Amino acid sequence: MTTMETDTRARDPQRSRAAILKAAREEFAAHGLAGARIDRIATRADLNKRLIYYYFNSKDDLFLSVLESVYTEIRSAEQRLRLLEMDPTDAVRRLVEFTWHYFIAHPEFLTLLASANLHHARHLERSTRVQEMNSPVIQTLGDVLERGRKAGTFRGGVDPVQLYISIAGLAYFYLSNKYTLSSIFGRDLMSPKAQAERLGHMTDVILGYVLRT
Amino acid sequence: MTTMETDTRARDPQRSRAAILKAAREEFAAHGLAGARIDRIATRADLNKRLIYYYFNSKDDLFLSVLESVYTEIRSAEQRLRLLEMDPTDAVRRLVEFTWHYFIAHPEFLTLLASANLHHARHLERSTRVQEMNSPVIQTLGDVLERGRKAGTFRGGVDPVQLYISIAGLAYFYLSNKYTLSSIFGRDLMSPKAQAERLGHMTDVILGYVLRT
Amino acid sequence: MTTMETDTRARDPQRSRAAILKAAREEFAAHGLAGARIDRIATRADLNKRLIYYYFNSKDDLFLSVLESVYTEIRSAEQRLRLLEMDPTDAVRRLVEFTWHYFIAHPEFLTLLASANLHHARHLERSTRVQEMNSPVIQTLGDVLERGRKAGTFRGGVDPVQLYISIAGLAYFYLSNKYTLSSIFGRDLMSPKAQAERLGHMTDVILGYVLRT
Amino acid sequence: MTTMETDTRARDPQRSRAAILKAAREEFAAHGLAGARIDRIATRADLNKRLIYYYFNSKDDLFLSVLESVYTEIRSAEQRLRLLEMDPTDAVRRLVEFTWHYFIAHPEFLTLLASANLHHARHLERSTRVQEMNSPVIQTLGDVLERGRKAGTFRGGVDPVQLYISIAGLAYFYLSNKYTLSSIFGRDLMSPKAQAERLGHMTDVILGYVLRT
DNA sequence: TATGAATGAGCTTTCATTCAT
DNA sequence: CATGAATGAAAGCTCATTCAT
Repeated sequence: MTTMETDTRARDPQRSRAAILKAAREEFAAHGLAGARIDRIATRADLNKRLIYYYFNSKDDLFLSVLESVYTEIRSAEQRLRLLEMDPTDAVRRLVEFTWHYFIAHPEFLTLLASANLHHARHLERSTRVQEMNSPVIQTLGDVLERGRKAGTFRGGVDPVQLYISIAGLAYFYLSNKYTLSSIFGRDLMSPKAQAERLGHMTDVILGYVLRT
Repeated sequence: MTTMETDTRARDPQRSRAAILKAAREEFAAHGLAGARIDRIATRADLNKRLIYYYFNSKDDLFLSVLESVYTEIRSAEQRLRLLEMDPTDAVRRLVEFTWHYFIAHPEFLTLLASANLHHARHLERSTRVQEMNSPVIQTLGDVLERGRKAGTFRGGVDPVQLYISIAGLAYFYLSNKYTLSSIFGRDLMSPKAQAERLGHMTDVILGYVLRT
Repeated sequence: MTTMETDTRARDPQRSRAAILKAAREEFAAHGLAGARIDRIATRADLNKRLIYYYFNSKDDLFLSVLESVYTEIRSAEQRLRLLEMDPTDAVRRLVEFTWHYFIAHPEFLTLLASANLHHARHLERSTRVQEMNSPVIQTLGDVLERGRKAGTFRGGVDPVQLYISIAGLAYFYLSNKYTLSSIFGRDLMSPKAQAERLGHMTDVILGYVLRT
Repeated sequence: MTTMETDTRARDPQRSRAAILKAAREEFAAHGLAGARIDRIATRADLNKRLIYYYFNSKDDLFLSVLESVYTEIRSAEQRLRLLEMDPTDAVRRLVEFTWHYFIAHPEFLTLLASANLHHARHLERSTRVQEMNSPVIQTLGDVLERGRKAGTFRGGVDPVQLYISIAGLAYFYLSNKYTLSSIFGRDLMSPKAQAERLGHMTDVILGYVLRT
């Protein structure tokens, strides 16, 4: 009779862990590591504060777990791009578009990255998981560049790491500093039109660089 | 005989204010707004903690003052570039190099910018000073682009704001995320060689975009 | 064996709350709202300071809770008087005596009342509990006065609110200003003889007023 | 040419002292001793904070000076009443009215009195001035009561100190607790009508007591 | 697994007071 | 007489964390 959930509030470890992680991601993204509050995370997750320590040990460890989950997600999204099956020019354009849209859809990623770097990535250093993920996208991008070069459409000597960082940088600076930039330039940088223009500009810049003239 | 400083430990308001501002800039840059400690700022400035409130009223107001001072500095450095007197291509190259070297020489600027944006630039909104500085570099850059276009060396239709953001973004992402990037790519991004390569790459990307093919 | 308090130092929320409330009453009574110290309240209650905020949120809220508890007590004492069952003259005399002895036994009440009024009763305004208690003693006193008038012993037209305030006022001024009054008149106002004389005087004044001549 | 006030902001010690005293009276009356702020007193007086210490030595001493000035004023007002020249019944009525109106016109007196007593009148104990003023009104009131008794209109055995305290108490409790009383009784105690009623009631109570029946 | 109660250390801010001129 | 600059002590309050069940 009493078997199975007697309580609507489930004793479901998986779910509790996930709820904490989700709440923590939002909280860290919104306030940074130092500004985040364990209390607010517990409230957001609708769980007791003590559970956070039960599952994640400390605020710092929780932060690391959030970083790992966020990296795992972006890496897996990158791998779904299937750049290897595309024409090189299309593949580069696709990567620019993906980066742009991913950053817009996942604004937490940007602030979490900033937080991680503010702390000199000391959290990541402790993580084996993140190191292992080691961005296979770089290899993929290298392959795309090589194919383009062989086909005569791309210039040679392009370092895929540099290019990858540049693509991200063009999107990242615009989006992560949109508040100060809007304030200084007196422009709404996030209107649909402005977004389209930025993506167009980014594509022009990157293709202007890789394409042989 | 009684002329001039009789005591090095000043009853010198100018100096006290400046000492606090300098210490605060370092502290906010190193720890973010939430992570910064008023006590440490006082210690760094070698002044009584109470004096910080005497001069700056609150932690938030102090943070705003730091932002203002930081913006004032970069704007005045930009104005010393004299881009208007240069050949367009040289001017663009000069701006890329300046941005790169300025960010390296002033790493606080990067983290302070991130902090300001984490707080949705609510500090800057309150500042009339920053709004007024409104980046005259944009006008200058617009002028350079126009001169290049007229001379037939630059492509047309380039938005100086987009270009300015792109130049900054190429440097910013690399430098402000150097810890996570180094960790992920397993490369030292700050070796002299790596630095030179990055600047070369940035210049290629930007010139590859603006130069007519 | 394991039943009942295993530890005197309680993990007993009821007790903790009550201990804080008691200590706070003493502290606020002795020093006023501004002069009261949260630290001293914690020490008096032999509890961690943080717990005060855990249960009462802020110094102001704690003060309100103290006021509420103090009002609840005096109202419940008033209701135990059973004035309705007494001869009108005895009832009035009883109320005068009760007021006098209650103020002497609960000197905190007087200073807390003064503090509440110094702050323009802004705390009470936020309290629904106090408003509701609305002094049923007034209705009782009105009934007593009416019975006395009908019996021909009391004068008519006496407002029970005015009378209630007068009875309290005769005791309150004497007791709450006993220090300055003693200093100015050079008399010990709190000797047993002085106390008896004051109560006699008060009774004479009030009965001299209500009794028909 | 340069003799006499060269500066509009007068170096006028008398005036400065008086300005501080006035500002302090308001501040202490509004916030109590602990709640009063030296800074606000300086601002109210439009003078430098340091001057307060120059003239009054400390916050406590300033509070004492305020008490002394307040007592001096009420004593001198009492002496202008000329009760000795009046018919006894008129004199008592006059004293009731005076007390009522004085308390209404000088609300600071009430809160300052409460503050002084909260601190167990330790300030007054140090004051020789206040002791000396020793309320000559008591002697006057004794004389009035004696004349009434001899004329057959007043009852005998009335202690002038008790009566004086009672008169003050009837007014004081009503006025100094008007905020809590209004809140509890849901009545505006300070409307012109309510004021007139209270004075009528007070006069009835006091005369009902002293007049022979 | 889950939770309410409890805590020590430390945070920003305030305050009366003093220094130096 | 008058003032701006400076300070030590402490205040209210917060925070990550642990205890006890």
